[in-house]
Amino acid sequence: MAEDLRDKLGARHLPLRDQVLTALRAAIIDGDYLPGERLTEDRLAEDFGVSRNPVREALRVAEAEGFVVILPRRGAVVASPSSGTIADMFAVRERLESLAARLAAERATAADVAALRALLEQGREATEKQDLRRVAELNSALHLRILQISGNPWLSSIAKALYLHVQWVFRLGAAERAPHSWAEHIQLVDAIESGDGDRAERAALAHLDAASAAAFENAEGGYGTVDGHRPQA
Amino acid sequence: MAEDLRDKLGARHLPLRDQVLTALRAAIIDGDYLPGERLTEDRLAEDFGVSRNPVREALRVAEAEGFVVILPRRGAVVASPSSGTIADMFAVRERLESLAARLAAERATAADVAALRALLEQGREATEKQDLRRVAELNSALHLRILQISGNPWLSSIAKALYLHVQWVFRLGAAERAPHSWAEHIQLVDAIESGDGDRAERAALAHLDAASAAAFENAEGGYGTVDGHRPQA
DNA sequence: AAATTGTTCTTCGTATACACTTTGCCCGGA
DNA sequence: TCCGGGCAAAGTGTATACGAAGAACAATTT
Repeated sequence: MAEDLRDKLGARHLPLRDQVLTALRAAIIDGDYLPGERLTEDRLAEDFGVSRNPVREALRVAEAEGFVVILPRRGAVVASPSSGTIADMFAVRERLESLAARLAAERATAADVAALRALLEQGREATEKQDLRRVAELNSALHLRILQISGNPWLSSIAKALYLHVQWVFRLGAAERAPHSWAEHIQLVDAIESGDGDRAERAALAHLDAASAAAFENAEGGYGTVDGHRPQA
Repeated sequence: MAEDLRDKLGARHLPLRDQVLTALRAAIIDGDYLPGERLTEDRLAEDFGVSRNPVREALRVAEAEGFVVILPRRGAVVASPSSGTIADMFAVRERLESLAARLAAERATAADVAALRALLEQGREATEKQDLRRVAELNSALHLRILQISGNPWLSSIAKALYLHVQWVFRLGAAERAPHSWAEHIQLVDAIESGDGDRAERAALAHLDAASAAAFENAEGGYGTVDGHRPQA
C-alpha cells in the first residue's frame, strides 16, 4: 500500500542515458569540455562510470541539440559556437521569447505571477550578495518559467534548447552580466502580471536586445564553426 | 543481415543509425506507423534489417525531435499530435517563418530568386496535372529553400523540424490543400524578390494564417497528447 | 469480487567480439 | 634532414548475448 507507493517513487531512477546526457550538457556548458575537444566514447564512458551504449545514445541526442558534432568513423567533438551563430541565436530567441512573454501575459495565473515574483526576490538577494553563480541560475529559472507559463510545449522546448546554448556562450566568454539585467527582468514580470500581451512582448524584446548587445561585447572572436550534420529527411 | 550495400566506398556509407532514423521518420510521417502505435526495438530492428543498437540510437533522436515518446522501462510509441499542439506549432512557425521570409528578402541573390521561381513554375505545372503528391513535395522544397536562403542555421534547422511535423499532421488528416496555397506562394516569392523585408514578412504571415485555418478544418479531433519527456538540464 | 501471485514480454545496461577506418608513429631511403 | 611508405594502435560501427528489473497481464487464491 503505502510502502508500494514509496517503493515506486523510490525506484524512480531515470535511465543512465539521460543522466549521461544531462551531465554531458552540463560539462560542455561549464567548459569542462572545451569546444573542439575530442570526446571518445571510451573516455566518456569512464568519466561517467557507464558502458559505451548509454554514452552513444546520449551523444546522438547531444548532436541533435547542437552541443557536439559527430563525424562518421571519426567520433564526436564538442561543437564550436561561432560569433556568427550567436547573432543567429539571438535573432531566433527574440522571436520566440517575445511570443512566450505575450502568451505568458495572457495566460498567467496569480500563482504563476507569484512564482515569478519569488524568483525575482531571490535574484535580488543573490545579486546583493554578489553570488554570481546563483544569479545565473535564477536567471535561467526565470526565463524557463516564463516559457513554461506560455503553455506552448513547442515554444518552450525549442526556446529552452536555445537558452542552454546562450548560457554556454556566456560561460565560455566568462561574461556574467547578470546583475545588470535584473532590472529588465522586473519590467518583464510586471508586464506579464498586467496581462498586457503587447507590453510583455515589448519588454521581452528590450531585454533580449540588451542581452544580445552584452553578449557581443564579451564575444572575443569566433571559435570556429558549428555544423551540425543532422540527417534530416 | 544487410549485405545489400556492398559499396566499396566505406567513407560514403552513412551510419545505419542515420538510415534507420530517416526511414523511421519517413514511416511515421507517411502513416506507416500510426500515432500511439508501439515500437518495440526488436520489431524495428527486424523491419529495418539491423541490430538493436542502431535502432536504439535512432529512437533517442526521434524522441528529441518529437516523433516518438519514450516511456522509461516501457518503450517507445509513435507520438500523437493533438489539435492543441497543432495550434502551438503554427504559432511558432508564424514567428519563425516570417523571420525567415524577412531575412530571405534581405539576403536573396538573383540565383536564389531564380531557384524559387523555378520551383514555383514546377509547382504550377504539377498543380495543373493534379499531381498532388508532387505538389506537396514542391511545397516543402519551396519552404525549405526559403529557410536556407535566410542564412540562419538555427532558424533553418528548427523551422525545418517543425515543418516536418506539419507535414505529418497534414498527411494524417489526408488534407492536401496544396493547389489553393500556390497563389500565396507566388506572393511570397514576389515579396522576397523585391527585397522588402516587411512585405515578405507580411506575405509569410498571410500564407501561414491560411494554412493554419485549412489545417484546422481538416483536423478531425485530437489524437491524444504529445509530451516529449526530453530531460533538459 | 478483490487481492495476490506468477508468467511473460521488454527495456536497460553490461560485456564482448570483430570488421573497418583513421591516425600516428616508426623506419628506411633519398 | 626530410620524405614517404607501411605498419600498428586507437576508435568507431555493428552485432550478439546475457542478466536484472519493470510492467502488463493472466492465473490463482482468498
